Amino acid sequence: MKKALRSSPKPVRPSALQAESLRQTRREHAAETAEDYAEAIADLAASQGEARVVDLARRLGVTHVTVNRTLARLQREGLVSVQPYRAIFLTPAGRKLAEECHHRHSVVVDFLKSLGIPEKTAEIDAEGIEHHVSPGTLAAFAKYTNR
Amino acid sequence: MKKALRSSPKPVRPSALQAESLRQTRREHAAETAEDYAEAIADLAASQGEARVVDLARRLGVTHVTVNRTLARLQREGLVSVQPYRAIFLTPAGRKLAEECHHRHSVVVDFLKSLGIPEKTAEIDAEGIEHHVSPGTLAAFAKYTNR
DNA sequence: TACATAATGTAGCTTTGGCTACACTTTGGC
DNA sequence: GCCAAAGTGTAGCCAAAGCTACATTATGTA
Ligand SMILES: [Mn+2]
Ligand SMILES: [Mn+2]
Ligand SMILES: [Mn+2]
Ligand SMILES: [Mn+2]
Repeated sequence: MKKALRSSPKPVRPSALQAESLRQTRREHAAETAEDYAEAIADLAASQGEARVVDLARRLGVTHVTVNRTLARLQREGLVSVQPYRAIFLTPAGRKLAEECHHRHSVVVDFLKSLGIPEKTAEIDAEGIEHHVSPGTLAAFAKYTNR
Repeated sequence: MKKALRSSPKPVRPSALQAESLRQTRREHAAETAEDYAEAIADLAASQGEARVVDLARRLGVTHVTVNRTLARLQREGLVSVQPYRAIFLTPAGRKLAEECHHRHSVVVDFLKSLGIPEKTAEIDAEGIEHHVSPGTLAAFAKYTNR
């Protein structure tokens, strides 16, 4: 029913490509929490010796309740191992994820700084951008930084 | 209680900055749906003459049910005006948002392409990155593209 | 004009990830 | 060794965004 009212000039972007791009973005968002948690846990383990719920909450800018529920999910997914009133540990899979994320984070931050963006802004923007950078784009960023 | 087990060498990143960066990222995610919808509605209005629920669903890669519920929220927030079985219209605020988003999207895509990233990858990555680019970073992207 | 079908709307479910309020456990300092 | 305070856990609330299944409305065509 209802055909195009006028001769649809230029489909600004093909619907199928945009739909696929948005689906990809949503997949990235679903993985994002796990990535930030893994990175934060590894960071804390390195700098404090261990990661506690309260440290994570401070680091991630959420309450300890949110941290607890998210850790339960990450344990279900095999990324962390938690026991009541104990420090939080990454599984091998969690450690691998943390390393990849830390690397990606560094590449993005360094790239933004090499464009002349101030450190603090680079840190803030990178925290969001890092999850949406495909391998090819990451490589292009790294190449530009070390040009 | 529990003090640092060892002499906490280097806090890889200050907790306060990371927490603030993550809060900013979450704020951006909360605004993201509105931005993509506004842009898609404006696009459809321009290319088809009007935006219908079914077109949006195809464009956004979700079911028409999701589109309906999201439109109800966007109407609550004063960005769109919807009436049962009618085309969807942007309010002045919605049009303004759509223009800004369309501009940001173009700048990010052009920037990625100017780094040598293939068009399709640029489109996919931009769909996520665009929501995490601060004004300063956007300006740096634009400047690099037209260097 | 009738009506099959496309479009639209709604009910009700799920997961994620925020929160407050309150309860329980650990632990450092006295 | 006690015990207050810090840390941790849990119950239960909320909103966003996804879905399926089904009901209702509009409309192009026969
Ligand atoms: Mn991040
Ligand atoms: Mn990060
Ligand atoms: Mn987008
Ligand atoms: Mn994002």
